[in-house]
Amino acid sequence: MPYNHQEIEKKWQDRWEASGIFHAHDGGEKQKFYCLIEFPYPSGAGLHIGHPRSYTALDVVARKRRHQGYNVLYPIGWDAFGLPTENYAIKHKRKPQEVTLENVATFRRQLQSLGFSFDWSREVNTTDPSYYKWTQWMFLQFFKAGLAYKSKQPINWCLSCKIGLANEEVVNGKCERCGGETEKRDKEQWMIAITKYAERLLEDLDGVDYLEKIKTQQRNWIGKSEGAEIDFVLNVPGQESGKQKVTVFTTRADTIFGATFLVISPEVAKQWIDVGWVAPASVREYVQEALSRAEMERAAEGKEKTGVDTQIVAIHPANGKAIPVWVADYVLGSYGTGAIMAVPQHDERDRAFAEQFRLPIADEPLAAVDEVVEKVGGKKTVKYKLRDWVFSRQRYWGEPIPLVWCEKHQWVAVPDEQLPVVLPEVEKYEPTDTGESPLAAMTDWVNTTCPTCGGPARRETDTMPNWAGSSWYFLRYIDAHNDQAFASRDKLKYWMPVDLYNGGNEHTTLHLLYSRFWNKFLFDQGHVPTSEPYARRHSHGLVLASDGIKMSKSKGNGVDPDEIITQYGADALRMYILFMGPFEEPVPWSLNGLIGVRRFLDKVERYVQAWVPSDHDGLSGAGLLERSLKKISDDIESFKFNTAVSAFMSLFNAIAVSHITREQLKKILVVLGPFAPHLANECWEKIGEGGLVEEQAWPEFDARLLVQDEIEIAVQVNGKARATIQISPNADEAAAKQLALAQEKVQKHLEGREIVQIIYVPGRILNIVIK
RNA sequence: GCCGCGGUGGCGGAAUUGGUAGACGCGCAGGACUCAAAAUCCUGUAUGGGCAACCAUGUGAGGGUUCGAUUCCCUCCCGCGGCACCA
Repeated sequence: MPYNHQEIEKKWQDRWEASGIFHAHDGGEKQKFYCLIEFPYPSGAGLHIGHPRSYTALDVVARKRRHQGYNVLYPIGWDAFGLPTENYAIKHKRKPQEVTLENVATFRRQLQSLGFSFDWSREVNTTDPSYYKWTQWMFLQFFKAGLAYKSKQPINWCLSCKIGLANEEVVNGKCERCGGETEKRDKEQWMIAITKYAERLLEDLDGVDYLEKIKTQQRNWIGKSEGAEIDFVLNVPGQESGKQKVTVFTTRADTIFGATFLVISPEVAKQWIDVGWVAPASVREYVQEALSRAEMERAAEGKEKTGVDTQIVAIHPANGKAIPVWVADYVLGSYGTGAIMAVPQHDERDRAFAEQFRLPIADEPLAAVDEVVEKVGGKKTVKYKLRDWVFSRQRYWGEPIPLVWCEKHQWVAVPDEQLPVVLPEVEKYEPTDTGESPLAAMTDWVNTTCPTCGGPARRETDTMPNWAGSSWYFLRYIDAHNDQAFASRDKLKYWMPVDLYNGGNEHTTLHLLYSRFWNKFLFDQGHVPTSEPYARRHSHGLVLASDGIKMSKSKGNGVDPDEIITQYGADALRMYILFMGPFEEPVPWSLNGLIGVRRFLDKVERYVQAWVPSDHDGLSGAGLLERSLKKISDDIESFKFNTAVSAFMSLFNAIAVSHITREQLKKILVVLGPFAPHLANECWEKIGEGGLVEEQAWPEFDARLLVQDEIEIAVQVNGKARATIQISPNADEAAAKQLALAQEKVQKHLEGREIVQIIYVPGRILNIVIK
């Protein structure tokens, strides 16, 4: 008979809640352990089957740490601002606030049904005014420090969402959210100067324990290049010669003798035209056309190069030759100086361009970088690919940006005591084609007075991106109900940094980078105690549909967690999702696999039901149980949850026919606790033990039992396994050799041959080399 | 194109510093129990040959190092993720 999971899971969840055992304490004798999962976006679709993968894994770690005597903080909350909720609200003519509360209630119920050991008393919600008050306050710190600035510049505009997107939110020229077309538009946007932190975001990666691939991806994204800026004097037709110059950026100053022409970006050409350059009509046309299209679009049109001769001539600073200056859109306005020296001999792109427009290609005697830079009066410099963060959205469901525009004083911060600037309820949530947020229509709200002079002023109507609230939520968990500060200094000092953070790979260059930056800024301002927020970062792979492709609503290949939990139980889901494959890899869902794990749990339950206390260890191999539990314990540390589960299965296969003592069974149940906490407690109670499994100490493993006095090693003849021998791992070669040569199977292969050599690795192998 | 990761039975996947390849689970086959089915239990299950003992082959392909290679090196093929005209 399968055990009644519905009954026992509810029972233990109620007991845990009543006991308050998962509440973290802000201080005390115990060592702290802050364990964090990326808080979910409470979508209307309910929990995705992939969520439990991350949450279960860290739940296992959190529970183990409690057993080990740590004061564990494992919190949960809701990243609830964002487009899907807003779109849903628009479609169903409902308030996003209400929809959010409903979705949160569903998520909360679902997460609780999985038995996670979250500290629910610290639950946060980014859309709660008491939360976003501090998001706004932090934005103002950026503003006051000069790191938040408004800038009119081409932004990525999604035609369907009617919203400006950050570069990170545009994938292959399409909107990351809806897949719709994007175009470039000039829009006044709030920007945050993350590029000022580029170097530190890069350098400090050396001091944190992240999976190497995460570090690599962040390094590539930041994209540091060391090079030099070199000036070229220009002769512009119709202007006094030698008056103008252009600065190019190059990482290969050593190739300067191969530079046969210069190329400027359309953006730079536009600036020159704006300050009075009378450019040929062909140039004007080209520039106008190029700038009307997004950079993405320009790049997407393939490697076919386009460009126009500007008729300007530059003087090569090293050899004095006159070389032409072209404008071409393969040079980016947003990187370096927007101008390059073209070295076709060396650079593939320059070569393609030179060949297409029949520009000269010169051999290049290479010179030392330092000499060149000095000789031509250049300047060594460093450039990054990282761009500043586009921080405003023209949508309703986000944190209002707490600034006011006054004609006299320009942008003025809303005073702290007036925070939060509460998101007003509006008639219509629909975004507008004018590019303004729906808040702009709320004239009563928009029109206000200037905090500085009391004169008439207007509120900023853009809202923040949903990366804002998630950039600091780990700080709020530390002191979730504080209304004097986002968190108290003492508590921050106690809990930070986060000891272990797990999340999705898709956030590596978004949330993970933003929140590192945000924390560093707060650190510089003296508000948080550590420069890096996360000491250790892991990531999990996707749970794919059973056909190996991504689960999606449109394909209808998803799995409903509620259904699985109702039918097979939370413990089965928890343990299966850990067992299904390596934690970091994407793995297809398999219902049969889950059923197999459930079978195992039933076996455990039956074993405990039938268990009769034994005063001796009846296991065939001494120390088998200790070694299994030690392996599981170690596997948790290295995130090898799949082999930890298989070790449980092997262990039960071994003890099924044996007697074990009460102490042994208790150890098993404690180690099982983090994986299948409901069943472990039920069994604990069944064998007459009091209290909760969670209150027990993690077992100590007897070092003597971990070492086997006799093991099986293979005997090879010429590298092929022919037999095995039972021998002490410390046995000397003579003993091993004697045993091996006595083996009939070995003798058979040695017959008539000469032994040339014997390789013996104690505890591993004995190889007889013959000829 | 560049960066990163990977390729192992019918399937998901195991395999210490190079040391018996295929743990564990799924699936499948046979058997027990049952009037029967489900559930459960037992046995088998890389491939080829053999009743079997056993023999040979085998971790994407080819080469190399080594007593010994899934593991290390070289060349190549394929898949996944990221970046993508970043000078």
